Amino acid sequence: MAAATTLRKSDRKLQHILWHAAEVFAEKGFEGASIRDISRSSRVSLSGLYYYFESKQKLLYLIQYHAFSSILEELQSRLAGVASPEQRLAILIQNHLDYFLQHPAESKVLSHEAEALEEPYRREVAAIKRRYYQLALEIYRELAGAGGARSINPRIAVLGLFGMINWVYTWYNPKVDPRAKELAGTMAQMFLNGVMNGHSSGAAAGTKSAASGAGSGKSGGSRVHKNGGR
Amino acid sequence: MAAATTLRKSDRKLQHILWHAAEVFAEKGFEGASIRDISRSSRVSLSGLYYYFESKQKLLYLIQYHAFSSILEELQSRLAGVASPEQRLAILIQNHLDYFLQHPAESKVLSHEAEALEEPYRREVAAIKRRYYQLALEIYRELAGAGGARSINPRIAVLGLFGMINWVYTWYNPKVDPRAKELAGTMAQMFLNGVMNGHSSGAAAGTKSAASGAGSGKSGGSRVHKNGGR
DNA sequence: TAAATTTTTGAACGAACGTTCGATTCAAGC
DNA sequence: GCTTGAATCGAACGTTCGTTCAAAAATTTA
Repeated sequence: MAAATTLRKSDRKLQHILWHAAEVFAEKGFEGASIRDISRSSRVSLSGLYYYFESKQKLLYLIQYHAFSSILEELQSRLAGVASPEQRLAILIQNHLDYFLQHPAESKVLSHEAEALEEPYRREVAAIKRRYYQLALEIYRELAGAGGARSINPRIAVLGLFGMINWVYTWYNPKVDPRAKELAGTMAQMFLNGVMNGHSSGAAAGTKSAASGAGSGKSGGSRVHKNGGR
Repeated sequence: MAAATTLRKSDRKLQHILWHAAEVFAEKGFEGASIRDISRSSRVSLSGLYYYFESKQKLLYLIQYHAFSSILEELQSRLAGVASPEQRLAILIQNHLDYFLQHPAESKVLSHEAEALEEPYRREVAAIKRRYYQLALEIYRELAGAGGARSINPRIAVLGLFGMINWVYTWYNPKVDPRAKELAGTMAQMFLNGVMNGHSSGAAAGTKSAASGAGSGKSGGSRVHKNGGR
């Protein structure tokens, strides 16, 4: 618990910048936010920022890539050993919403600024997104194959589910809305009942709560671009 | 059919500009799009545009207001005379998706640029949005009261439904995805079955297709700001 | 302490932004 | 043909944008 968790000082500062940048992008939108806004928010001088990333686009990429990787990584860890398709889908929903409510700014940047990312970076994030979508589709097909779901277009079912989840950032209000666990339970119930022939409706609400934290155990990784090189 | 449909030449040109502006905003985002982009796309000179609207914000407002009014107006017309909550909800979904797939640019601007609108205009659009939400909530409560829905938080049910629908603009591909009618049928089926105790599952898929066009019969309305206002 | 390396900065670059304005063209009414 | 108002435009305004760079400060290595 000592060697793997070491972060260089510059790595920690990059994280610091990424966090503030996500907040600013979430509040003003990627195009509406200026590097000067991020400089003000993070208390790093304007030119100083460019020591840690090479362009505004790369900054957006780093935020999106990190967020998506965290979600997918944590999901795969939570899915390990669970066989029931109902439970696997419930876990996917729970995991997604856990991250969204724990990292609202990063999540909003992920959902709302997907098109703002330009081409060398865009395909990289799109690739992770595709893996995530394929995983969901797989689970849905197990669900449909095993229990026998209603004759619903799987693509629409899965993308409808993602819509339900991803839209949360536009309306979620911690003062009136339930915590992640209950919210995920409700959505899982809605989706599973909506999509399946009614026979086992108990699996949706109660998820065995496998590792509620969404911490990422990545080591190394972020590197200063000046000398890190291609 | 003659007097009410007359549009002044300047009104038609404003519509022309609004259409191109919606296309540009949809493609590049509100902040990412420049007035010069709209000038290029609409073939109206840069300064010429300001004869028809007074600011970029007002332009965004006009697009959003017009789109939302069309949806709500058409919905109320389609709902007239329909009593069954299931059918009313199916009509809402159908109507929303009809508009979204027939006016993709305006829809995207409506869904994606809600936060880009600033304060005098923002509350006006928010007011229509609230009416729309309340109408959906009303229908949902009729549904829950009458047939007896599962114990699902109504707010989350309705906002989840809106998420499913509003997210469509991020993935819809006319080459592989079904037309509005079938898409709406699938989503209505998912939502109704997901939310209700399974007893009448027939009402979801088949909507009686009441007036498929989403044309607005508004007259007058848009006015050149130079001499029209206070 | 001196040299080498990493980190931070102020000042500036050209480009693009939203908006304005005076002047010009156009279309009716007399 | 002249007048009047609506419609259109080129050129420019002041600001802000993302990014760069040489130099200074801070830190590490020898």
